[in-house]
Amino acid sequence: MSVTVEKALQLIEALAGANGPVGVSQLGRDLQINKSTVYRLLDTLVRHGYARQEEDGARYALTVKLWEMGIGVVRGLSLPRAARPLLEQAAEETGETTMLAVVQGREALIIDKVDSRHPLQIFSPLGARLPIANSAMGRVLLAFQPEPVIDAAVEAFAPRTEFGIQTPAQLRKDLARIRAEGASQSCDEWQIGIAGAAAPIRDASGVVAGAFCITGPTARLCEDKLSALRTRCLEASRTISQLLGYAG
Amino acid sequence: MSVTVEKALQLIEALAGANGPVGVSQLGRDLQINKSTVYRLLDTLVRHGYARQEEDGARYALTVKLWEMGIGVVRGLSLPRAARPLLEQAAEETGETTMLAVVQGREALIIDKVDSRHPLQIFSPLGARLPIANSAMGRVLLAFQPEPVIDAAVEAFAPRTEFGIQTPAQLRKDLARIRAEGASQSCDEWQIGIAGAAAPIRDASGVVAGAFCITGPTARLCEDKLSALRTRCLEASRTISQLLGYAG
DNA sequence: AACGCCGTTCCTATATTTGAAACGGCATGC
DNA sequence: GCATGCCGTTTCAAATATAGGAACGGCGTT
Repeated sequence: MSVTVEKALQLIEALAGANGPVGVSQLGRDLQINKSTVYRLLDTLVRHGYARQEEDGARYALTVKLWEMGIGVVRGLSLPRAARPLLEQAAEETGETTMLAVVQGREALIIDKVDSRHPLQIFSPLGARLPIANSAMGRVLLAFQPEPVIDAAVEAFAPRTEFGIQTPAQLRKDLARIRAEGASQSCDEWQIGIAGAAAPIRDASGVVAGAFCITGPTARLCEDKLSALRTRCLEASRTISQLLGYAG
Repeated sequence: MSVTVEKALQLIEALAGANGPVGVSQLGRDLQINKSTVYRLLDTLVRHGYARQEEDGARYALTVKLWEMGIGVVRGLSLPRAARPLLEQAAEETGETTMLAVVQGREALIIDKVDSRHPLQIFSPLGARLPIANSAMGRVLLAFQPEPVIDAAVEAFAPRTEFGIQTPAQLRKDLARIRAEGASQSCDEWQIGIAGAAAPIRDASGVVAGAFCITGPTARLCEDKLSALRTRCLEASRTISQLLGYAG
C-alpha cells in the first residue's frame, strides 16, 4: 500500500466532496495530513491537470479532468452502450423514468437514465446512490451478489419506511424469490411515493453486471401496472444480456 | 512533486485510455514502471475502490468510481447548473444541437449538450474535445484567454480544411473581432459540413468561464441563419452570465 | 518435460517523503 | 499603526516508504 498515493486519493475525494474550493490548511486539518504534504500533493495534482488554484491565489478545486476520464470509463464499458437504446425505448413506451444501475460498494449506482416526461416524476440524478436492500433496483442487484455480500446486507438491513420488507428474514426470502422469478418490484420502500421494477442484466460470462429499472410515482403505478413494468424490465434486460453475449 | 503519485496518475490515465482491462506487466512496459511498483500502486487503487481485478484473476480495470467522482465535480460547478435550462430552451427553439464548453488544456471540452431532433445532426459526445482554433466554439474561448495562451495557439495554428481561417494572422484578427463583437461563428472549418455559432459566458468575477454554442449541418445553416444563431448564443450567454453573478 | 509469461511476494539500498519551522502576504483587531 | 493570526509557500535534515531486482508458483504453449 502506497501511503503517498492514499493521501492523494483522500485529497481528491475531499475536493470532489466539497462543493467549492478548499484551502491547503483546511484540507490538512480535515484529513489530518501535514500542511506541507498537502501542498506538495496538490501541486502534483495541479501539474497534471486534475486540480487548479482559484483566481484568489488561495484555495484549490478539481478541474473537469476527473469528469472527462470518468466519461471515458463508462464509455469503455459495453453495458451502457448496449442498454442505452432499450432505456430510451422503454421510457418512450411506458412514459416512466428508466434507469441503468450497477453495484458500487454496498450501494446501487445509477449510471444512465432516461427521464419520464410527466410533470410528476422521480428525481434521481446520474451518479445517485440507492440503498441496495430497500428498493427493487437495489435488491435485484443484491440477489445475485456473492454469499458474503448478501449476508452482510441482510445483517445490516434496516427498513426505511413502514411499507414493504421490514425484517432481515423477509429480505432473505425476497432475494430468493427474485432469484427464482428473475425480477423484482417495490413500492414506497425507499421513499414514500416512489415505486419501481427491475431485472438483472448478465454479461457474457453469466455474471449479473447491472440492473434495468423502471420507476415512477406510486400514484401512477398500481399493482397491475407495476407488474407489467416488471415484465417490461425482464424483456429489456434479457435483450441487453444477449447483446452482451449472454447465451442463457 | 510526488513521483509516487505521478505514477499512480499515469496508471489511472492508462487504464482510462485503454478500452478494456490491462495486465500488470503490460502497464509496466507501457509506462516504463517496474512491475512490482505497478502492482503495489494498483493494489492501492483497488483497495480504495478505483480499480478492480477482472474475474480472470489477471488484468485490471477502472471501476465507475472515477466517473462517479467526476459527476460530483461538474455538479459542484455552478456553470452547468445555470446553463442547462438555456441549452434546452435554445435547442427547442432553434431545432439545432446546443452545447456548453470549457477550456481544458489546449482544447475546448464539451461538458453538456442537448441534441437536435433532426435526423441529420452533429455527432459530438459529452467529453469530446475540439481544437481551440478551428471552430466557433473553440475560438470564442480562446479569444478571452491570457496573452501567452493566445500566442501559443496562434503560433501552433494549422487549418483543418480549406475553408474559413487559413493563417495565424487571420486567426489573430478574428480573435480581436470576437472580443469586439462578443461572439463568433464558423462554417466547415473543423469538419466539412459542420457550422456553428458561440458566445462567451462570464462568471461573477468577469472571467470567461465557458462558451454557449449552437451547432448544426452546414446544409441547414445558411449565412443568415448562422448569424441569427450567433445572436441567440449571445442572448443565452448573457443570461447565464447574469445568473452566475456577472454584473457587466 | 521445458519454456515463457503471468501476477505476486520478498527484501534492502536508496531516493523520496515527511513535518516542524520559518517566510512573506494579507486581513483583522486592538 | 502596531500586533496578531491565518493563509499559502518554501526550506531542510531525519525518517521511512519506495523502488526494483530476484525469485515463486501457476498456467498455457511448445
